[in-house]
This record gives sequence, C-alpha cells and structure tokens, in this order.
Amino acid sequence: MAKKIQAIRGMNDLLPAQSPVWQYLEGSVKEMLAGYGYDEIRMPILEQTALFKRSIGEVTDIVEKEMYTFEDRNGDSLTLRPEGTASCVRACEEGGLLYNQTQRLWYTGPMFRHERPQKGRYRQFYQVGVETFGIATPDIDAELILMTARLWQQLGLSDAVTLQLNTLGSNQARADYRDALVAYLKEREDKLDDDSLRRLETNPLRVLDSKNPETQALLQDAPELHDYLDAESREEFDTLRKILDAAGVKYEINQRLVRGLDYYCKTVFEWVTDKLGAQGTVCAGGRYDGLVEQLGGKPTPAVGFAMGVERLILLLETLEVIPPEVMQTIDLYVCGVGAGADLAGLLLSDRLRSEQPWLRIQTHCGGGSFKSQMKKADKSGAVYALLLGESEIEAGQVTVKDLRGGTEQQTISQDELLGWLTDNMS
RNA sequence: GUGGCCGUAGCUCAGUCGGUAGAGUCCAGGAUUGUGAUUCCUGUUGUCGCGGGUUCGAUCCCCGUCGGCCACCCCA
Repeated sequence: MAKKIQAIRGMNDLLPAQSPVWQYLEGSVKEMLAGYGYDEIRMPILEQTALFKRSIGEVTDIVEKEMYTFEDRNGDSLTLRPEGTASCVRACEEGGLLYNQTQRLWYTGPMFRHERPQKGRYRQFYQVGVETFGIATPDIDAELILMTARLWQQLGLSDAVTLQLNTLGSNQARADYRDALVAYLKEREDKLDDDSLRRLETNPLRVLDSKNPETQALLQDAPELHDYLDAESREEFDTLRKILDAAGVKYEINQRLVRGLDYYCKTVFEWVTDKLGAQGTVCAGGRYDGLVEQLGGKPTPAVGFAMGVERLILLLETLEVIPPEVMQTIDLYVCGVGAGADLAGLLLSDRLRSEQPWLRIQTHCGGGSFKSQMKKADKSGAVYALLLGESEIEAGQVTVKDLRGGTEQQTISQDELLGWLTDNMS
C-alpha cells in the first residue's frame, strides 16, 4: 500500500456529519445580513504580500511570523490572506466602490495563519467579515454591534457571550497615548517580563492586557488611555453607548482592550465567551478610519468586524443549542425489494420530486436485504420510509412507514401518496 | 516559536513488568427468505503513527520525526 498523504497541519476537512451545522450558521448569518441590507463581496484568497504588510502593520506577529508567503512563478511575493479587511479595502478601491459612496459589505471564506493549532485556532480558519465604508458617525458602529447582538439572540448564544467595548481615540490620540505609555514603561523596564519587553518594542498597547500579575500591578499607575482621548472620540463613544443603552445591549467598558492590528482607532469591541478555553474571542472589530488612505485611497471612514466561524460552531455545540431539525437532512427514504424494485423506486422518487420539489428524498440504491435497507432508512434520519415490494409495485401502491412516531404503517396507492404527504408533512 | 500530555481496528479504548494483539461500536449475513431504532448468533477489519537505536527478539525501553490535544504567545 502506498503511503497515505495527510492534510496539512491545522487545516481541517469539514466532514459531512458536520456540514449541516456550518450551513445552519452560515444560513443564519446570511439571512441576517440580507435583513440589514448588506451586500456580499468576494475577494481572492491570494494577494500581494505588500498589501498585508502595509495594512496590518510591519511589526505585528501576523506579518512577522504567521503569514503563508511565497514567490510565484514570476518571482512576485504573494501571501495567503491572514484576514479579510485589507483585501476588502483593496477590492473596493479597485472596483471604484468608495468614490463618494457608502458601502455595507460582507464576505466569508478561509483565512490563513501559521500558528500552532489549538482549540478554536487553526491554520486555515473561516471568518465572516462585515465592513462598512464612508460613514463617520457612531450610529453605524452601533448598527454593527446591534446586528451581532441580534445574531447571538437568534442562535441562542446570548447568555454565553459578553461585549467588551472601548475607544482608542483618533489616530493622533492613540499615538500620543502610545508614546506616554512607552515612556512610563521604559522607566520600569527592569520590572517587566520578557513578553512585555517584546511588546514594548512591537505593539506597546498590548502590554495592557498582559496576563502577568506583576505587570498588571505595574500598570496600576500607568497613564490612562481615556486621559488622552480627543473630544470628538469621546463624544462619539458617548453616543455609541447611549444607543446601546437604549437598545438594551449590555457591555463592559474595558480600557485595556486595544486589539492587535495597527489600523484600529476609535471604537473597538470584542464578543468573548468563557466556554471555549483560551480562544474566547468569537467576534471582534472596530473602526479603521485611516486604512483606506493608507492603502492609497481617499480618506474614508470605515468600521467592521469579523466572526470566527469555527469558534461559533464550537460554542453552538458546547451549549447544545443547535435545533434538532438542522441535523435532519432527509424527509423520505425509498426502499425497494424484489423484481422491478429499482426501477419502481427511482420512478416514484422522480415523480415526487417533480410534483413536490421541497421534499428531500433519498432513493435506496445498491440492493441488499430488506433489513439492511430499513437500517439505512433509519440511519438516514428520514421521517418516513416508502416501501416498494412486489405486491405494491404490481398494484401501483406504496407502503408508508413512520420511522419516528408510533403511527401504524399503511399501504396506499401511489396516486394518493402526494396528498397524504402534504397532509402529514407540512 | 515555547511547554505539558498523547498516537493500538473506520470510531471509542483496553493490553503486553520486551515473546508481533483484544473489547465495544460500526459494517455484512442470519434467527425473522418483506420491516429499522431493543435482543441473540456468525463473520470481516490492524505494516500497534513513521524512522533509527538497544536486544536473540520492540507495539512495549531509548532517541528523532510527524501528527493530535491543551496551555503560553498571538488572534476570529
């Protein structure tokens, strides 16, 4: 036997047993987005490496050590997208969607980061990204948050997630604060752990959410972000909070919430859960007013967020809130035994499909004993088995057997079957 | 990238203080030659992750490697 080739580490197959759950989640999300008037956009999963370096930030972990970057046959440096926002901005700019317009967009698909896999974290993982462009006021920030809150409600996740909220201020305010924080920490460099020292160089704001107790103690007297906020950001944050309060969305102000990517400013938020171990962020985003300009476009305000599909699915499974009907993918299973059964089964299914296209019918193929066909009917999850034996075929009848309830099976004519099904299945 | 635990049948796992393996489940057939989910019987399934070392002999001990899980880091 030849040696088996296995999937790349951290890149998982989605097996058929799982896909109904994915379809359920994706379906719910798409329906909600349509209800808010958001349009789908699709981008390639490969981009020029420079796009991510310029947007995410040269010295972030993502760019420094997590990107799948390689040279193509022309010698160009290409990268599998580690996130969607940069591609989306690029595509919008290229497609002329940002010229004096507002856009509300969404996309979904795989992202790639070369990290060590663990629960809720994979090298190929799926996000649903939502981005809005051209709206500077915090009402749109609120809309995005309200939208996610509604989604959790619909999916039954509301009790398991909490909203963390913060504002980073304008890009200027953020930069000023950053300098102040760095100055403060530099004076106390000897008391910082290795991780924090590294962050001091790469992404100083991240020192704020260090898990090290000594570092946290040190931060007690550190400059506060809110003291550096510009008046505009402060007002907008207040407005956002008022809207959330009025809509009854609970949140926790977390001054230490700074987000990892360089392009964020003003509003940042994260939906987190304590049900998934270390990877508890299930949805996160914020405002990135400077990014479009940074990528060569006209200054354009923008806010967006991304949801981690695998994490949401893990959460749905952990909480056992997946509606049972989601897993039921077949309504009828057609069994046939004896002479002419194969033909009769296919023809009966065919007729049902023509007249009642909403029915999900699996026709037994491949022969086998009646017993094994019944087993397969049961395993398929179908509600009814339609049985075709020699006597039924001869008489133009079919036996309908209830696989789930206690109803007695009955043999009726195939002509009556349609009426019977509409009476009993809708 | 760092650390801990773990790789035995398709799946869940037992086991051998070193003498090349077993249970449940699943699948197929039968008891019931046309009735599943409960019962009973019969049967199939393995380079014991891969490579090397020690040994007369390694699934077991040692080293390496690949993979999985969890945590750190980072992030959705």
